Amino acid sequence: MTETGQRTPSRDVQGALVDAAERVLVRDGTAGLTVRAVATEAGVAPMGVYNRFGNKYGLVAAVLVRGFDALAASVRGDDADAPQDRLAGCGRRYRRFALGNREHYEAMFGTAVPSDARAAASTTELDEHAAAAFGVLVGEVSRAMDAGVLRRDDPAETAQVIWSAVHGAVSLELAGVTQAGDPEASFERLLAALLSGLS
Amino acid sequence: MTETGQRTPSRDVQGALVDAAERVLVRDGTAGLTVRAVATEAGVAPMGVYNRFGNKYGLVAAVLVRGFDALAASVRGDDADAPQDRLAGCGRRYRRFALGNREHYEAMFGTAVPSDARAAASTTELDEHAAAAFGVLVGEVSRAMDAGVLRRDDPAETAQVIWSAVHGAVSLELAGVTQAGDPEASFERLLAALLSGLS
DNA sequence: CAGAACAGTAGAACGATGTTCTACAAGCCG
DNA sequence: CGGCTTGTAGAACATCGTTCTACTGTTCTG
Repeated sequence: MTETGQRTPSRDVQGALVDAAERVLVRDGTAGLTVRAVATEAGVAPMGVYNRFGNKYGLVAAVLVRGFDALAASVRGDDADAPQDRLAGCGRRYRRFALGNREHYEAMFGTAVPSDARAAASTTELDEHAAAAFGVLVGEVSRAMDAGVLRRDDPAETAQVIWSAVHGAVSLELAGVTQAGDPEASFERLLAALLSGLS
Repeated sequence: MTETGQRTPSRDVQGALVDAAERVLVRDGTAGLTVRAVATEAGVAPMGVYNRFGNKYGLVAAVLVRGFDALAASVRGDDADAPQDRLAGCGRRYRRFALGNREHYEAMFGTAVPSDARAAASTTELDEHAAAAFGVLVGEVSRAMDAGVLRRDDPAETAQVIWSAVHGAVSLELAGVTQAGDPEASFERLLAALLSGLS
């Protein structure tokens, strides 16, 4: 349904819904992400969500796929960084992504999306994109090991350790429950201590 | 309202509601924590929630206060631990608390409780109990510094770093999105690396 | 003790939400 | 072209947080 009340071509419905869902998420947060809000934003009938995605979470998962792709891009190292600072740079960009896309981040890792809905949905694609984003970090860790910045160890295990830490700092910051006076400084302390302990 | 349809004495309503809310939270999770469910569980009229707590979140906050008290108790160090292992023991007990009280943990730090409701509610008591729990960790960090296990630094800043890390690991584990094959081993790696970097 | 105020009870009602259903019709595909 | 899929509009349902109404029991105060 376009502005003039016409029927949206079938091939456009899915994309219109995902685009609209992203806009609604950014504007109104996870709480505002309702089927009716998205359908209205997309100029599409609400039933389109169920026809194309199965249920609300199917639509949300499509948005999350985009979120993980953007996260992967943000975590990727910057060739302009010195080798010993490249991995820390990745961590900083991770935080920047989260702070600049808080609603996305919340939807990706928070509990606003119920875990039962998450588990019930067919999320093969989502898992693949999440794993791909993690894979970028693993690549960066490998590279840091090759450069002698981190000691030799299982890159995936080390990447998980780093991810846990930065995710924790960012999550507390986004939730507004951190006890750090200066969250950025605290994040830098965390990075420094952890990378030191992994080197 | 007791089983016999009698009126609950005014002085008992508040406690009955908080007790019931905890039971419902543990049994059905944050998604099941509805005003009607709690009122039914407590054998009290739903309006009691609004009379005594202002709104749903006021009731939830009372439950969270208990959660933070329990967390504080679990984080407290164990005198039986060797000095160099005492702080790591705190971290392990933190994880154990979270895994054993996942619904509480989710309500305390997750996004299932909307942040706008969180901010709008009068949460002085809740903030005090959250800060007290953090204070226990600060005390343990201070103690580790005195024992030479960690290097000298601002105890609160160091505690925040540690909290971020362990919170991150636990959150990803609870959300089922960790990429670690063995979450416990991953947690131990994180502890070891971080404490090493802080020593 | 009596009266006022508070709040406990039951139930209704409202707007919002996810979801399902109905009827009609437009678009797609073989 | 005909059959199938699905887009549209709208209704309906159960559930949820919240507010409201009317009645009444309890508590507090003078």
